[in-house]
Amino acid sequence: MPMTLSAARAHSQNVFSGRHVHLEIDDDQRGAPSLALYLRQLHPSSTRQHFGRNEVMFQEGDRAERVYRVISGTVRLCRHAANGTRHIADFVLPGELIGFDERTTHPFTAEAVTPVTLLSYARSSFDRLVASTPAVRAHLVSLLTANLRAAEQQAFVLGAHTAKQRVASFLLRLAGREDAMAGERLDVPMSRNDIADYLGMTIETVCRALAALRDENIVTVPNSHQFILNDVAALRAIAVDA
Amino acid sequence: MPMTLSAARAHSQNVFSGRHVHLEIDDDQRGAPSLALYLRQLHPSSTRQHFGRNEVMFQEGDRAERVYRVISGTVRLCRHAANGTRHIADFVLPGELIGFDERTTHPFTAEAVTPVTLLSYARSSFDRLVASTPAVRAHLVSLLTANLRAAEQQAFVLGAHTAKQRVASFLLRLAGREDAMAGERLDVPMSRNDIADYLGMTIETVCRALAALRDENIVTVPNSHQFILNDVAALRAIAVDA
DNA sequence: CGACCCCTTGACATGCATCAAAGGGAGTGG
DNA sequence: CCACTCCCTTTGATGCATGTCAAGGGGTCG
Repeated sequence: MPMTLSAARAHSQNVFSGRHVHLEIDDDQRGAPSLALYLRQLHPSSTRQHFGRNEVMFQEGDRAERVYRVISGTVRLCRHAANGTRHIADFVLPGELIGFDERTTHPFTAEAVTPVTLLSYARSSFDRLVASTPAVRAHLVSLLTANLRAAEQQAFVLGAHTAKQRVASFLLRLAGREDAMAGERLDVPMSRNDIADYLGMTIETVCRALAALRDENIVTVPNSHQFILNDVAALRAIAVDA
Repeated sequence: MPMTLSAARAHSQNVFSGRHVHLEIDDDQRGAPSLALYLRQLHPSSTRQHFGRNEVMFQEGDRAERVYRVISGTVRLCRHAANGTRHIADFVLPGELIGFDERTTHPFTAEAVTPVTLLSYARSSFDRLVASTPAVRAHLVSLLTANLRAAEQQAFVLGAHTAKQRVASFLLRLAGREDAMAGERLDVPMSRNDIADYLGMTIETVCRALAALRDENIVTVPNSHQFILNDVAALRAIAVDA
């Protein structure tokens, strides 16, 4: 999938021309490659939105009236506990959908990690497309299953792994989702704070775990938002099977 | 749903006559109440199995060739990490399905927490039923969504909560799934070890958290497998919003 | 009655959180 | 072009929640 790869790379380097919109056609990383084609049918009634860094797209509990597709940038889905702590359930990368499952209210708040461009569709027209197109239904079930697997995996990592293992898992997962190869620069758009809240630890512990990996030459950190994975095998060994 | 309640109670008291099979018709706690009715169509080709305590029903990685329905008893779905630690992803209670999602291999090992009776259907006939019945599809999507929500919730609990909070969440969830009321005896079929592996902590920490709740008169522990929730509000306050 | 298993409690150890302070890097104004 | 400031990251010092190790208790089954 060379096209997908180049799409990921374009994102890595923050090169977003007006033309990159076309990437959405085939860069869906979780489902089969043609879901985006069906979504194009909704294009006439879709809305394009931009959000600046840390801007809130919708809040936990809001009615889920639209389905969103991330065109560029990174989104975080998070919940805020009563004691003020924040938990990040997932990051959403370009090409992925938000709010496509059948919940009437959003279970998470969605915020822009980086500047974000979204395409959104009214729930009603989206549902009509789903009802009329078996292939779309199949895609959505696949997506739902993939999300379930990811959530189960995340629970596993949070429940049974140490700080270093969690960070290793996180890097491997991010590399997988961005189609980044070993030795390449891996884009890490989220802050240390975001990573900490995603992995259930503190900023400081994230830093220390990264420092440990760096000192072992497993990763190189040219700057705080780009990593190079020198030894993926070692990362996998640390992450065990996550 | 008094019938469902009595089903739960029958389970609580380990009273399983041959007749309780009829309960499966309406006690599905996660989907709409009529999914079991459709499954009855598969009854002729279904298989009934019994498993003793701690017996393995299938292993992580096995091909998913059958769909299971728990008739009685409690099942645990778990993974074993390379370092020997065990993580329990979920417990499956009577009336619930296992292996209905579209994965070719089982992501978890399934073991009997208590003596278990299962009904199972060949994947092929199950898929045929799904393909031919839109209502079943809708039910399964609901189940999938509910499972996703549960997994997200579990990740939240594991990532952002203390030992006491996790135990409180666990008790509330169990009470909710068994339709147990405050003041009633809540059946806790799983061992402290199971609870620990489900909540990402050790047996001892589970015991201490329970002891703390007991000392505050929030729960009473008549015996190690039955609890009485004296103060559900206090439990909720401890669990925050889990 | 004894043996086994699980649960419970205590004493100690440790990984991670917390508190504190010192480095960068990017944008801004001089 | 440099200096300033702000924010994020990194590292160090200390404390606490939970893990680990150990011993005793209670129920169940043979």
